[in-house]
Amino acid sequence: MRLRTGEVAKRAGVNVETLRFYEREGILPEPPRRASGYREYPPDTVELIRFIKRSQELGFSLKEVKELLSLRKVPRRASKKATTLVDAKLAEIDLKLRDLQSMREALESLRCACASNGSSSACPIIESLSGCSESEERG
Amino acid sequence: MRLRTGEVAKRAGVNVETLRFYEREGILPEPPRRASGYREYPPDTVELIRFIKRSQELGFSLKEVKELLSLRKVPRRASKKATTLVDAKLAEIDLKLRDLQSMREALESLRCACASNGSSSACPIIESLSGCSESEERG
DNA sequence: CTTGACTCCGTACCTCGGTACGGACCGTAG
DNA sequence: CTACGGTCCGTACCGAGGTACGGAGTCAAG
Repeated sequence: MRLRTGEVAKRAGVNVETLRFYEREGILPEPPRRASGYREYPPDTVELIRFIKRSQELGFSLKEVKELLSLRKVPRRASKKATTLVDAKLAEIDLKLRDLQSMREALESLRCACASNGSSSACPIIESLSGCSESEERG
Repeated sequence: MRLRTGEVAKRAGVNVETLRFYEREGILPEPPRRASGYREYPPDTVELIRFIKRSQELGFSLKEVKELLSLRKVPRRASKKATTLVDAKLAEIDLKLRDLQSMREALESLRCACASNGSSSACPIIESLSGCSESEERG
């Protein structure tokens, strides 16, 4: 049961043009076509697109998403290169996790401050993410 | 000890023009000026900018960063509105944390697969983020 | 066998988040 | 006082990530 562009787009919550755009960019693989030229997507394309969208919300660029996706198809009993790339992505994710966690705590403590604090002035939010550890040089 | 644009930019690792851009956009407050017109930033501006940059890496837009920053100055014994906004941001962050965590696990399991698995075909990475829970309608 | 919705493709356009440019002014070391 | 680098401002431009347009072909229902 294969899907046409409109159906995929609707299910994944994106614009039809976005599918074409991703295809051009090499993020979505080119799907098979009917004789008429119509694309016929396998249904799991929907999950794929959702993955891409979520990854973007987590601060990954399309280029990075491509890298993440490339990890799917590493030859089992894979090269050291693949494992190294996985490790790099894991490190990136861990950094994000730490930053988010610390932002979360700051926000939480702010919530308490609202209820109980009368006159403090330090700002936990900014302190939460102002450190220098890694993450420099990644624009 | 106040800093000039170049110094702030260097310490925060951004372009001088970016400071002006943030000021125009209302993300950085307008700093005091000398008689000559030169800006004189308080030193903690550097932390502020680092906060902005990190937040962006976590997938927040400048508009969202502005909201986060607005939370700093909620009147202590704050309005319910402020607390509600904090709660909304906390929910957003929690969603990101869950997604990241699940991406992390997928990647981790992939790493193991590299070493031990010979012929599987399911893809944990995409599965990790393809659910529909919330996060729809946030583009 | 027409009608209306869907799809094709190429190209143009849009927003966001900056970056660069250029001409004038400031500040300080020599 | 003169250099030379930093800063001012307005405006123009740029790359990423889409989004829209328009003309032609497709397909299913009536």
